[in-house]
Amino acid sequence: MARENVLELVRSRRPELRRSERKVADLVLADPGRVLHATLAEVARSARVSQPTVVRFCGAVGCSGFQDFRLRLAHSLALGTPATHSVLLGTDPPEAVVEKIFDYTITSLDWARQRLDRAALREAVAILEAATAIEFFGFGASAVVARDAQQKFPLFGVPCGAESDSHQQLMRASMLQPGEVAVVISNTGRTRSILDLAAIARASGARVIAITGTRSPLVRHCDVALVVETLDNTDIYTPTISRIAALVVVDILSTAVALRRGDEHSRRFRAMKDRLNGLRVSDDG
Amino acid sequence: MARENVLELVRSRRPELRRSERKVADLVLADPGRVLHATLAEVARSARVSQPTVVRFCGAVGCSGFQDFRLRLAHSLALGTPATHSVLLGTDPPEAVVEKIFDYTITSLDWARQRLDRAALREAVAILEAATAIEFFGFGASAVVARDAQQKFPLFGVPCGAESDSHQQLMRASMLQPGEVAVVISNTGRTRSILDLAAIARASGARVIAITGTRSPLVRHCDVALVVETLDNTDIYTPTISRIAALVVVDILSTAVALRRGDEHSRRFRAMKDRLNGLRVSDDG
DNA sequence: GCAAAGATGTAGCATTGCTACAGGTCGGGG
DNA sequence: CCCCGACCTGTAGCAATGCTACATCTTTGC
Repeated sequence: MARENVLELVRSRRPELRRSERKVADLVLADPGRVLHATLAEVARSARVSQPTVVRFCGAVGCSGFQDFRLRLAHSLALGTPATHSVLLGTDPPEAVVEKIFDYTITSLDWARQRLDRAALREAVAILEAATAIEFFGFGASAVVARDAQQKFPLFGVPCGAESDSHQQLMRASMLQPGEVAVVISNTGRTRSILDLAAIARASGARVIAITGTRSPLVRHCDVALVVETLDNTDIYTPTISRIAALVVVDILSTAVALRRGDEHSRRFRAMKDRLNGLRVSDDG
Repeated sequence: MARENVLELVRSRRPELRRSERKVADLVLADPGRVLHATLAEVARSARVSQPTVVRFCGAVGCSGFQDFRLRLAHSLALGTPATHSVLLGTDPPEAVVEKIFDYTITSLDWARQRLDRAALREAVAILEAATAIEFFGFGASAVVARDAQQKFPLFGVPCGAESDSHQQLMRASMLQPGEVAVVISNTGRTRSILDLAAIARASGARVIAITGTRSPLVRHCDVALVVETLDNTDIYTPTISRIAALVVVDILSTAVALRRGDEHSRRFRAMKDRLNGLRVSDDG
């Protein structure tokens, strides 16, 4: 994997490194920014090892040399430093929380980007494009995503629904017809009710698309599964990145569908946006 | 600005560059990835200029040398290439939409991160920490953010509300009391109803926090304004990044507040998560 | 305790990025 | 029209960097 986050790689490979290489790994993990702007000689000196050891370390984490390693490190650092913020401390001031959560969110989005199945997405777009109506299902945080997706009906171009009441959901799923599409959103993909809804929707003749975080039981009840992987995290306080990644996937789906709807659709869309602007004050209020 | 996106910089500085330096700029903009993995000599050859010209180009865009330029380029590329995706084309296949929207989202988040006012955030956290109840207000896409924030009440640790009906909103705003907090979410900050709600909430004695995209009329009705700037964009089909940035800010607020609530709160939170797991199937279903 | 395998450091080399300087180009004034 | 100065641009050379072959030291298994 060429695009793998090299900082994560260093962390995971650390145990299987040789002793002196581990010194380099520790230095990198402790202060990646310093390593980034240092030369090979400086890194070797700081880690109290020889230069070739540093080079070997680079090779051990899948880089072709020190230069390559530095480039990848710059890449990873730009996306944030997941290694350092995975643990949010009670003593962290709000400023630290800002950095850590932004870092974490951006890194996770990059992670999801790399793992998103393009073929599945292409299929999902085709199904949505042919849909006569779309219903979004989700509970908890995923309900928010479903609501957001429903609000994008101007882009999808067909009636969209997102019931939040579980009885209404059951009714909607049961009444779906061939030609209509159910989009089932669940990060875990193991919530009982959501599995039921997917099965019912499918039995009703609708196509079913899943947006989920893992290759879970849910995918078995679906025509297409969009697996949106995010960074594993055990820290209870770390916000659920999954919903943000799911929102981005919804953005992608709606935009891709809209792009294929052509000029007439685009014209109406523009008119809608203009009317929406009428709800706003021009200057002060 | 040391952390400014160097690709954007190259694009904006291009006109004031000398002729041969412009050749380098064009090469960088045309294929940044290639430049990233090339040596100084290769870049010079590809751009049909001499090596010192490339070095001078690097200086002209604010880098201390070729090495530094390459590192910054890696940084920018990691965040995506905003220059190329700003225009989504009707002919784009879904794969291209994926890349462009991920790029755009990540770049925008980085943008927001750099501009977020840490002092204001610190103030907002202090206000929320002292709150006896929190009500979130928002319309349209911001309503989704409000709903999401409300769902984070276990983190905030006090009763949270997010009415979606505008009459109910008006009632809630009117009935707020000193000690309670209203969080008003509006990307434009110009929606009439939201301005009214902010004014009413304040008149009722509540503290008012705004989450908005620009320094707008809304900030005048608030105690603290969290301005979450995102990349300007005129393309009607480009998804509204603002709500994602707002969600991240909500994550930050809720996490920062939760971190200050201490062990007892943390224990109850954990118990809640465990019960939630009971709603899930263990293996297949 | 010895030998083999492995890990780490030393020394030297090719390449890289950088800079002082020279040649060339363009524009304005005599 | 020609000359002079300012300003680009390229050539040549240098210091330093990253890399590799080899030697030394450490560890491990018998």
